[in-house]
Amino acid sequence: MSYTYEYPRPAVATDCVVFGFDGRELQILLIERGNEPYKGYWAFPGGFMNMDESAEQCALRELQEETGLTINMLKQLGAFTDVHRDPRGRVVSIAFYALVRPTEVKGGDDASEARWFAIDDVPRLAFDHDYILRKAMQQMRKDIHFEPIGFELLNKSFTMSELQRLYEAILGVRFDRRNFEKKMLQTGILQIVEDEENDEELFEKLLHTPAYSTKFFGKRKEMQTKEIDELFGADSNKGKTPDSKTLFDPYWNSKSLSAPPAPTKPAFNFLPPEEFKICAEGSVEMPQPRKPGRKGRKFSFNKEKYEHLKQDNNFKLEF
Amino acid sequence: MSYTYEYPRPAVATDCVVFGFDGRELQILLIERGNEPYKGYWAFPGGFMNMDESAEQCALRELQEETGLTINMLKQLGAFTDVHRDPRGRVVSIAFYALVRPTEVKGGDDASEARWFAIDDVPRLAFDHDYILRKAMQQMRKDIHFEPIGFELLNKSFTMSELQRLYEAILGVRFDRRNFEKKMLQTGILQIVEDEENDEELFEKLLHTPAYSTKFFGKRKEMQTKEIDELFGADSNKGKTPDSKTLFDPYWNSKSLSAPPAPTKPAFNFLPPEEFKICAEGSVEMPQPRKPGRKGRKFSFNKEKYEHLKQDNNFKLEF
DNA sequence: ACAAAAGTGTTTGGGATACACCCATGC
DNA sequence: GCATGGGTGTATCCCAAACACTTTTGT
Repeated sequence: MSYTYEYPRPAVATDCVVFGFDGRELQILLIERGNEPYKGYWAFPGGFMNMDESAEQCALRELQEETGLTINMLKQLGAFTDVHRDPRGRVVSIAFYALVRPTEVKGGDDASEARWFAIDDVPRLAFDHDYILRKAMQQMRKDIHFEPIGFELLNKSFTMSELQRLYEAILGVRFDRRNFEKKMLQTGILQIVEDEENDEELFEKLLHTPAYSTKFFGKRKEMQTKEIDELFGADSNKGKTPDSKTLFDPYWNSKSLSAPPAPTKPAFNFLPPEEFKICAEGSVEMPQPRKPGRKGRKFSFNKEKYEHLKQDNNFKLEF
Repeated sequence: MSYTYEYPRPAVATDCVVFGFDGRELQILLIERGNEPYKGYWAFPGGFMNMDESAEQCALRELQEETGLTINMLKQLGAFTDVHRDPRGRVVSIAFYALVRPTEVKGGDDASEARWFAIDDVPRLAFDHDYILRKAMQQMRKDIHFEPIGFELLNKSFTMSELQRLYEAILGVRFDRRNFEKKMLQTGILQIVEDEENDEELFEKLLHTPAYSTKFFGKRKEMQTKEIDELFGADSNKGKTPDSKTLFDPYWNSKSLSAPPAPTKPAFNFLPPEEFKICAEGSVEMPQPRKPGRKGRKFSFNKEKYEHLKQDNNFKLEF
């Protein structure tokens, strides 16, 4: 079977930079290439796009095929189109990044192996993936100023320290504990989790799961997704594939472009509007810090409140 | 002549959202489509990518062909990949945006006509270009917080009012004149320009100008003659077509990813690094405000200073 | 002369920053 | 008990924001 066109066409592929956070440091998900070119090199999961799927759907499918990972949040980095970026010929790659809680992954399909690498310990990558990774880091660091993307990586409830470690890992800086908490609470998107009992119960259960025994979830494989679903509710992660069907619905009209409608008063502190898929919910408890310490209050991300603030261009989180 | 592949491939095209600023309001450049589909509709300039060019080069070429406009700055918006976005079949579009000073444009090639539209008076567009325009506005408003992109739209020297009108047009807000000037000058990326004087005269004059006695220009007294030379050195780096050849040069190493190297002190006010092509140049006089008024001091964009600040992650411009 | 725009500085309030002590927990 | 980390409050400083009169220029 072959396909013929009047003009030459590049192949179109996707690549997916998946960031994970284990409570201590930032990680990325790589696969070891099983085929030429770059056989034996590590690379981002990804592959060629089918004709009946959007780039987003392609990225999610390939991720599933090559690593067994199912996620529901993606952000596009852009297209990488250098003429010589792939030795096989002209290949245009559309790259995405995602933030997830690290779980067990396994190689499959094109990938002979798949595993998490600490961000400080990334090997030399195939193709132009070094460059793509750099772009992904830049983009994520930029996005985090405007969007509460970090909550993708945490459980429904988390301590302020966990949240702080996450921000420090992403931005590569250190914050003062008290000031960080103040700033976070001032945004208004956090709720205190009152239900101590439920939380304790959850904690107890998790303490006895194998997942807690290793640093990098190495033994997570013993804990099947099914079990987790049983524990915490099966619909937490259900097939929320980003649907590009709505892409060019005419929900835009020219009036909304000139918004906000010129205020008469000077208006500093304006923040631009933004769209970002926030898909809450997960099921795997995050590793606790290894050192003993006082047990912290738990917080949760108030999505409704955030949506409301965003609507009014009133959300701001500057570091 | 035809081209045959083992698997089906989408066509890859580019679209270019060109913003212009005439001193009063923001405009965009559109072409009237001369062929089906969407014949007679207005759309962004763009077209199909050749096999020996990057997407950037394609966008620039198509822009030249369809509107006669030659620019040297582009920023990628991303790939638009909805399966049904083009009635001709599967077409992936890589969109860019650009900021230019509006000049005469003419239709050509596929375009039966090309002209500027005020941003508040944009007609219904072909394909998913309404959606792309919305994304471009969002992106530009976001970018302007981190990059001095606006200077692309102004002449080499400009008054503070012109700059302010530009920012107000892009962000859709109004600023207080004095606070805007203060904030802009504090960034350190602006220089004072005075056209008619030669260097020595200028230096003498500047030292005795009332402006120099004030808080913000006080340090200028230390200004070296050399700096003033640079000020008039009309550094036009022309013809800098974005070159994607350098794309995956191995200038990245894993160490730079974990940067900045964990400071011991808390570091608020961190801004992420960013890359953006700043290409100065220009000869088209900008329309002056219609109303009579006092003649304003002129400023120019100090590119070297900006690059330096950017290198240290020290540039910040928040509105 | 008048209208429109440009030049100039001060005050104030709020938020970012820096900072220290006590308490809870696990070992 | 001791090491580790959680919980809490305050003083300071700097910058964003609000604000008004004078000067220049074109008509």
